[in-house]
Amino acid sequence: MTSSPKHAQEDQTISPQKRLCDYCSNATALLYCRADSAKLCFLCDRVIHSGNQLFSKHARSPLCDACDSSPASVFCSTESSVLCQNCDWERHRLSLSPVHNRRPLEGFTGCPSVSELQAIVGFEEVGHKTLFLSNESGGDEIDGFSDLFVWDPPFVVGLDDLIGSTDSAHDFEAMRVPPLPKNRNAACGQYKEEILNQLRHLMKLEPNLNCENVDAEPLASFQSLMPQQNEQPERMSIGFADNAEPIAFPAFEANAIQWCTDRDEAANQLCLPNSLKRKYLEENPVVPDKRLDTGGSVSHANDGIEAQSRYDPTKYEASSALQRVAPHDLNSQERDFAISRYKEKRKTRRYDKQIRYESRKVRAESRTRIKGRFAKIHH
DNA sequence: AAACTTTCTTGTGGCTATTCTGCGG
DNA sequence: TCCGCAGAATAGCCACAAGAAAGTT
Repeated sequence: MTSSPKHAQEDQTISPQKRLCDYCSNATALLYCRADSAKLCFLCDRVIHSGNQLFSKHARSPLCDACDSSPASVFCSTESSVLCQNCDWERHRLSLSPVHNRRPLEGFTGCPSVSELQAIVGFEEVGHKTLFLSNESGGDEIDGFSDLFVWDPPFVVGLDDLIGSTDSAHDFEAMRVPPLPKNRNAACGQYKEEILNQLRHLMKLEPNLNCENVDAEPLASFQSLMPQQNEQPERMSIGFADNAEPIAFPAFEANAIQWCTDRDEAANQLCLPNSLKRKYLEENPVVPDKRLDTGGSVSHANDGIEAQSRYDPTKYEASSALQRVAPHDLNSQERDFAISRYKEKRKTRRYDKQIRYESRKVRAESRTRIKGRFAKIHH
C-alpha cells in the first residue's frame, strides 16, 4: 500500500465551494441525482424527491469525493473515499498498489427517513440518540464512530483472485468464511462530519418532513432488500461477477427505498439511465484499448441473453483477456494494469438487453407489422 | 430569460436474408 | 482437402412517437 487513508486525505482537496448544493446553493452537496443532473444536500434532496411519486423514483448516489460532480459508484475504504467510476479508475490505475479495498457502492431511490439515510451512508449503528449526543457536543465525537467505517475486506478465492495470483500478492485462505463488516454500508467518504451535521438537521425537521410512516419500523423497508448476511460469503466468492444471479428485488414501491447495484436489473432501470451508461462508456478511458477490447467474437457479447448462453463470459473473458495480451509481451506491471482494467470493465458490463425507453418498447410491441417490419398506418 | 414552436434524431421488436460454424462424406 | 448440408448466429429493414436541439416570439 502506498497511499494510506491519511495520505489520501492529504491529497484530497475538500472544496466546499465546488460541492454547493445545486438547489439551495448554500449547503454542502452530498448526493447526486442523475435524473436531475444535480448535486444536492440531504435537505434539498428530501424536499425535491418527496414532492411527488415520480420524483421519488429518482435514483441518487453519494457525490464523488474526488471530482465533486459525479455520482459515486465505488467506496475505497483504503482512502476512505467514495468515487465515481472515472475517478476510481484514475486513482487506482495510477496506484502502484492496486489492492486498495474497494467495493461497489449502492444508491437509493424513494424518500428515505433519517434512519434510512443513516443506514445508507453507513451510520445505521449510530442511532438517533447518539446522533443527537454528538450534535450537542459539537460533533467532535465523530471520530468515536470511526470504527464503524472500518471494514476489512475478506480474503476469498474467486476468479479475479486467481487471475492475479501469480504476483503472489494474496495469501489465499480457501474456504475461509469472510468476516462480515461491522457496518456493511459504511461508505460516507470524506464528508463524514457534513453528513452527520445534515442528518442531525434533518432529524430535527423530520416530524415536518417525513413523507412516510417508516419510523414505526425504521430500516425495515430497505433492510429487507439487503442480501442476507449468510449469503455474503457466497456472493463474495464470486467477486460480484456480472453473470451472477441477480438479487430478487421486490416490485418498485414509490416510497420504499430501493438499493441499487450495478449488478441487478433494478440498478439499470433506476440507478443509471442507459443513455448515461452509454455516454459514460464512450467517454470513459477505461474502455478503449484495442489490445483488450477488439476481440471480434466478443463484440456482440452484450447484445442479448442469447450471447450469455453461448459461453460463460467470466471464463471466456478472463482467459481471453490474458490470451490476447500475450504474457511474454508484458511485464508484470503492465499485466497487473491490464487485469485490473479488465476487472473494472467487467464491473459495468451487462449481458442482457437494455431498454432505454419503456414506452417505445410498449409501442413497438403493439405496432402492426408486415413480415416483422413496421407497417405504415393509413389514416 | 422564459415560453413556445418547429425540425431533426433516436429507439423500439419481429421477421427474413445473409453469414458463420460444424459435421460427415 | 474439398464440398455440401443443416443449424445457429447476425444484420438490416420498417414506421413513428418520444425526445433533443434549434429557432422564434
